[in-house]
Amino acid sequence: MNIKLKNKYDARVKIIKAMAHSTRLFIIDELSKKEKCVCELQKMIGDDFSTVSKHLTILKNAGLVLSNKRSNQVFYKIDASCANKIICCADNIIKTKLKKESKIAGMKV
Amino acid sequence: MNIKLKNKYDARVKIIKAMAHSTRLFIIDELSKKEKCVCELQKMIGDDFSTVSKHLTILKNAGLVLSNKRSNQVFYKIDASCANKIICCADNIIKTKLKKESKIAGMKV
DNA sequence: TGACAATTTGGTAAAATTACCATATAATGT
DNA sequence: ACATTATATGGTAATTTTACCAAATTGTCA
Repeated sequence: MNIKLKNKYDARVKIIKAMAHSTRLFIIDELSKKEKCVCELQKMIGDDFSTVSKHLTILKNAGLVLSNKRSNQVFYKIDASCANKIICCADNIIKTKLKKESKIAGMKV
Repeated sequence: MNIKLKNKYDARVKIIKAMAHSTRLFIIDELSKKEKCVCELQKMIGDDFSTVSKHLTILKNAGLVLSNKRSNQVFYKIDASCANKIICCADNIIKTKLKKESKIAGMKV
């Protein structure tokens, strides 16, 4: 594979990897509803503060969220509405697969 | 987080993780163009046969591709057109990020 | 049947990811 | 200046992912 093509895939992988964790998908869902500070997210998630902070850094580096410091709190919000489309696509794939599996289960063998 | 919600995120993560590898994104691109057998993909990718086969298994388990054995070859094709939409969304995020970065770079500091 | 080609599976070492703890940094109030 | 609150960063052990090799499986053909 040539370098240019490799770079294209690496850039895509970076975005997709940033979403490949249940906590980060949860954060995306929550921030899609409304901007939130780290402490709010931490309370909802229950993980260590540092863990939540690191997840947010990964999302930010991928260009999926934006941060905004106000007073001594950092507020995060969704930067890419496309993130929701990705989740929606994933849900469609899940639905399709379930439908297919239930069809097989319901069939007379 | 309650169990039902956790399951929803795990299902999404499974799909997204399946796409979170440059080789697998390459495979999705190639199979989107045209059905291919493992040996064709292996030639293009250059990795060990077993490695390519395992990537294909991951994509198949996620419901992203379908396999079809004909004679002694196994042909794979795209099962979820949605996979391409996910890639397209990732590309949009990349584009947006590049635009933003070039704007910053072009600015007088 | 036996040899060969295509693919999958099992084992394993190396690399990447994750979650916690401890510590550092930044902003606020006293 | 000092204590407090909110967040980020560094270190590290546990887990997961990856890529190769070797071996097993499946189908074809002589």
